[in-house]
Amino acid sequence: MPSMVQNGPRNNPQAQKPHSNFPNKPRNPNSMARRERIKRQRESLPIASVKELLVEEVKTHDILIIVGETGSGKTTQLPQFLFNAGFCCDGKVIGITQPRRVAAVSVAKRVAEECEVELGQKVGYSIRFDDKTSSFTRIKYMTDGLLLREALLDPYLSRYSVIIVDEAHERTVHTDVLLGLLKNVHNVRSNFIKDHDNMDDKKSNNRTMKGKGTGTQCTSFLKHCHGRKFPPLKLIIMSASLDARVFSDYFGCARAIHIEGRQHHVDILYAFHPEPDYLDATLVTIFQIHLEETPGDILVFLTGQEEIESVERLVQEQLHKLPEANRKLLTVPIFSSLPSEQQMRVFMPASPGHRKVILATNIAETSLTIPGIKYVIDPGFVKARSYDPVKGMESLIIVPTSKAQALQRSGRAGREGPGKCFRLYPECEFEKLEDSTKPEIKRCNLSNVILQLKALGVDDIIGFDFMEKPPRAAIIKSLEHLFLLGALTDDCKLSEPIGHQMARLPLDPIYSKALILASQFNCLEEMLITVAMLSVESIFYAPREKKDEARTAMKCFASPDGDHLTLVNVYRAVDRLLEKRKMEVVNEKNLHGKNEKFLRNWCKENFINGRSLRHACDIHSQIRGHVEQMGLCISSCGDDHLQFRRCLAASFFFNAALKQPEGTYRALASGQVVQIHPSSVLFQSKAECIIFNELVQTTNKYIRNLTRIDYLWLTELAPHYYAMQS
DNA sequence: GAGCACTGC
Repeated sequence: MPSMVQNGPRNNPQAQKPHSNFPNKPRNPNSMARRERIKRQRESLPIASVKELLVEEVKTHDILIIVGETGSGKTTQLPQFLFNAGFCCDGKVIGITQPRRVAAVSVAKRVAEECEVELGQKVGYSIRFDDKTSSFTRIKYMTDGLLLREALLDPYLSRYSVIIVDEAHERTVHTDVLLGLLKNVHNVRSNFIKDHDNMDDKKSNNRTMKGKGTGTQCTSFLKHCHGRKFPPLKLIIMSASLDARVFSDYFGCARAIHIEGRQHHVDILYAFHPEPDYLDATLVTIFQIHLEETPGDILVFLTGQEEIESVERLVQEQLHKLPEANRKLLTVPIFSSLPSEQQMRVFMPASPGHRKVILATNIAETSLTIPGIKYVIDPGFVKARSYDPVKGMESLIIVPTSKAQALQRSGRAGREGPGKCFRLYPECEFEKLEDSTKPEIKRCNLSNVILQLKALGVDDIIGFDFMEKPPRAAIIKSLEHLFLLGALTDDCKLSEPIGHQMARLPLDPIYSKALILASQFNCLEEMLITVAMLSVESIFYAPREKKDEARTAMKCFASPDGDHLTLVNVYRAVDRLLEKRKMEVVNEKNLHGKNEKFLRNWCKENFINGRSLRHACDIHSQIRGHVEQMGLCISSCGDDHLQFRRCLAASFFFNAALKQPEGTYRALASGQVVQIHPSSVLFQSKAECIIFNELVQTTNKYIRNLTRIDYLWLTELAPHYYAMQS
């Protein structure tokens, strides 16, 4: 930990004048007051008092771990400190990665305002479908996935002088892969300099590059520097929790420093005894707070939509049994598949004298911050996704939270003032929890990760220096899978052209393969729509109370062949609708805004999730662009659905299932008995042979997104897989 | 006849 000694202002000859090249915004009294306020806020942040010290640490250490508690200001301030200290000379960029899109956007906006520049000039952000950067951008916020994509085009990340990985403790797959990549890039870039500074140095270890100037080589996977000179990369890993050691160890005992946060005190209260029914305990606690505690809203963490809806019902029932005066309690559900308009309700204050109780999934843990929360109820459970590589099956199972997660949840009560957190389990149970949640990379399908690493030049996946190695079985299974898809050659290299084309597409590898095949089956139009629609959250939204209406609405789009063509039908209906509207209202003002509203209403009437649909449209146009660039032939099979279904069979042959006498299905690859998910249009039809996209274990082993195919197509179209089976 | 935490290219 650094001492908190303050250094005087430095006269740094390297320092650039802040935003000297960029137009300032016009000044008026309002904005003056706002600027004053922002200045005061910045100066009062805990990080402000250690500014010089931090800059000094970055100058003297190439890799730095910063543990900053909530509210320290690290995300917004550190990049500005570094910019002012001259880290952007020669046009170099400071890159800051975030696991989430909204965070990248909102932080960039804030920092642009603090710097008094227009967004996209000195300060910008870049996320998928939305790039607000320019050649002037020096502080660039982005998602970690986007930086990974950038690395495919620029393996040395040569435009960056500093890369800051924020929220590293969340350990998303992207963060973990990025850390491995950055460790390598850092080695290569600093060794390059060392090599030049000390050409006679014979003490080269296995990481030092050999050769001089051009033809430089290194044993890392980044093999060729092409004689270009790269300045060393400064790497800063920022984490919110106290697990600095794992990061420090991974980066060769890197220096770790701690910055105080600014969080109000939260009282943690535990249950005396284990609760056999945590939903019941939740209900009791809600009313206990409502009737006994001072004003302030309640945030309850539940595992899923079903729990949320049932607690909501129970609260309403109980409420009616109370005297009129005690009924001033408002329930607001929030979970990710809820349409945006309904999600917005959590941000609206309750009417005067009322208390709001927000029933939320994990979405409220990190993704969104709800104002006004004073009480948190944490039953201690979460629905977690895991992956069984042998069965090729995902599962969504309710498990206890980790300690870090419990801490994160309780912190939600202390954002605006002192709060209370009710953990519905005894304190001794807390001690038994895992310290942190298992990193995602250890519990997911690795096909995508491996394809990307291969494209980055990593030949030896098992030997790759992951911060935490995924299970060997998962790596091998995914390698096998990629090989079967034709993405890898016999010696496990990326194949040409298929493997390289697949790596270029920002899609699940199996979907990329489907696109490549579709150009041969003359149904690429249909397949583009299909993979875009399969890449988003469920397109159909059926609220419990309008189940029947929703089913009727879905029937208008249903195809007897299965869910894939049903999705195509929905997309085309939207296309036709907008096309027709374009003809009707040529001269209207604000057409875009009106179209938005028109589409929103249409979605509502047809029980379609507008957010998912928009997302699918964005993906569709992005992927279409890629596919055109690759020179694939975009044509439509028209009404010849046979071609399309055969193409699906050729692409998803790995996921085929056969009907069994008793009406269940047997997945051919693993032999497991599975059931059709009731949301499928084929739920009642019981086709003999089907291909599916997902196999997920919840209450049963369900297959989702199906199309009926002819069994004989499998041996015909995927002989390399089925010939050896039969 | 079920129900699906979250994020990302």
